[in-house]
Amino acid sequence: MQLDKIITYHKALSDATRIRMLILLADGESNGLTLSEKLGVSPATVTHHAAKLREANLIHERRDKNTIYFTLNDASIRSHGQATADLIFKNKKEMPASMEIADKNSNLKESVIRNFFTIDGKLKHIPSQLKKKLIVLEHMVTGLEKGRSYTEKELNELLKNYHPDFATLRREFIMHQFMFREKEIYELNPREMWAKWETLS
Amino acid sequence: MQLDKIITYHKALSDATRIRMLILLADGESNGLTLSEKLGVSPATVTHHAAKLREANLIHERRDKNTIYFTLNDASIRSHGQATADLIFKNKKEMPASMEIADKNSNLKESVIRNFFTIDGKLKHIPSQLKKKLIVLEHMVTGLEKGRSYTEKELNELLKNYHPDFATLRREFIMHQFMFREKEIYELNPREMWAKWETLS
DNA sequence: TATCTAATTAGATGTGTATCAAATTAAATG
DNA sequence: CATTTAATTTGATACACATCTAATTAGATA
Repeated sequence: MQLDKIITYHKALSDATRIRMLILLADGESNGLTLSEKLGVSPATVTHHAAKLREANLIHERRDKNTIYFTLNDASIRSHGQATADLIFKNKKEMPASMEIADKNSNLKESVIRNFFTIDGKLKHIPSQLKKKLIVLEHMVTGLEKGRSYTEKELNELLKNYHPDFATLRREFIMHQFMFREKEIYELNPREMWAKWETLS
Repeated sequence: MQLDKIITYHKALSDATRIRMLILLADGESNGLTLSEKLGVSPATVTHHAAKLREANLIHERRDKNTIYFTLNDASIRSHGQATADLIFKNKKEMPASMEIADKNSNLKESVIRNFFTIDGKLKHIPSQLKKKLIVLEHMVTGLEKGRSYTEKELNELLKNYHPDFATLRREFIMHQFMFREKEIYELNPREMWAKWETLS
C-alpha cells in the first residue's frame, strides 16, 4: 500500500518551519547554515527538518566541499497533491461523466510530469516525443539557480537525483539551450533563450 | 497568511485513520457508529478525527434525528493540493515559459472548481455560463449517495454547506436532471441521465 | 598535524496528539 | 417519564515530535 507514502508526504508538509524552508528553496538552492539563519532556528533543527523533507522526497541534496546544498524536488511536489486526491477517490465505482471530458483537455504539463516522473520525483525515462521531452527538461532545470556557475561534477551530482544516466541529461540541456558551457563551467541560459516548443505539433 | 490553512490541511491528512475515513466516505455518506465499526476504533476516536477533518474543511455533516452523517467535501480535497504547490512556487520571479501554454489547455474542470469554490469548498456563486454551471452542480452532487432518498430538509441541510441560497441549488439540481423529486422525496438520477454538456460551445 | 567550518548526532525538555473507557449530553421513542 | 440510541466530553496514558545545547564527525585548509 502506498498509504504510507501519502502520510509521510503530508506529515512533511504539516509543519510551518518546513514549509517556509521549501518556500526559501523555491528561490534556488541553499545550504544548511544559510537556511538556519533565514529561518531563525539552530543548524541542528535544519538538519532535523531536512531529513523529514528528504524522506518525503521533497528535496534533493548535493555536496560541495564541506557544504551541502538543498534543492527543491518540485516534480514531486506537483504530482503528490494529485496522488492524494487519486487515493481517496479511486474507490468510487463510476467516474463522473465530466471526468472523461476533463481528461481530454487536461493540462499537458501536469500530465507529462505525472507520467514521466515517479512519485519520488525521479525521471522514469526521457520522452522520445520532442514536445514532452522539453517539458521534462524544463522541469528539471527549474531546480537550478539562475546566474550561478556549476562545475560538471556539481551538475552531475544534481542530475543523478533524477536519473542514473546523468550524462545524457546534461547533453540534452545543452542541446536544447537550457544551459550553456564555457570551459568546463555550466550555467543556465536566460529563459527567453529556452527552446520554444509552442509551435510544435 | 494562509499558511495556517495549508498546515491544518496537511496535518489532517497526516494520519492513517483519517485517510481511511475519507476513503470510506468516498463511497458515500456515513455516520459515526458505522465508521467506528469499519475503522475498528471507538466512537470517541471517530469524533476526534471528524473534528480534525471538519477543521480542515474536508468533510461536511448533516444531522438526521440522532444520527450525524458525514460527507466528503471533495471540492476542497481537489483544490488544496494545487494550493500547496502554488504557495511554495508563488515566490518564483518568473513563470517558466511552458506554464503559460499549459494554462491554456488546462483542465477545464479543475480550473472551474478552483475558481468557483473557496479553499474551504464553499461555492462562491453559481456560474452563469451553462457549461461551467453544470460542472459545479455535478461536482456538488457527487457528495450525495446514489439510490438513497433525501427529504427536502435533509437536502437543504447538505446544500447549506455550499451556499446560503440552498433553494436555488436544489432547483438547479432538478432542472438539470441531476436529481428527481417524487412527492417531497428527492433522489439522485442515474449518471446516464445527467445533463450532457460535451456538445456545448 | 592542528585548525576551521559545516553538518550531524545525542540527549533533554516541553508540547502535541491518538487512543480508550467512563461519564454525560441530546434527541427520539416506548 | 423512563429507556434507548448516537454522539460528545472528560480525563488518563502512551507515544511522537519540534527545538535547543553540547558533543562529535567529516572535510578542507593553513
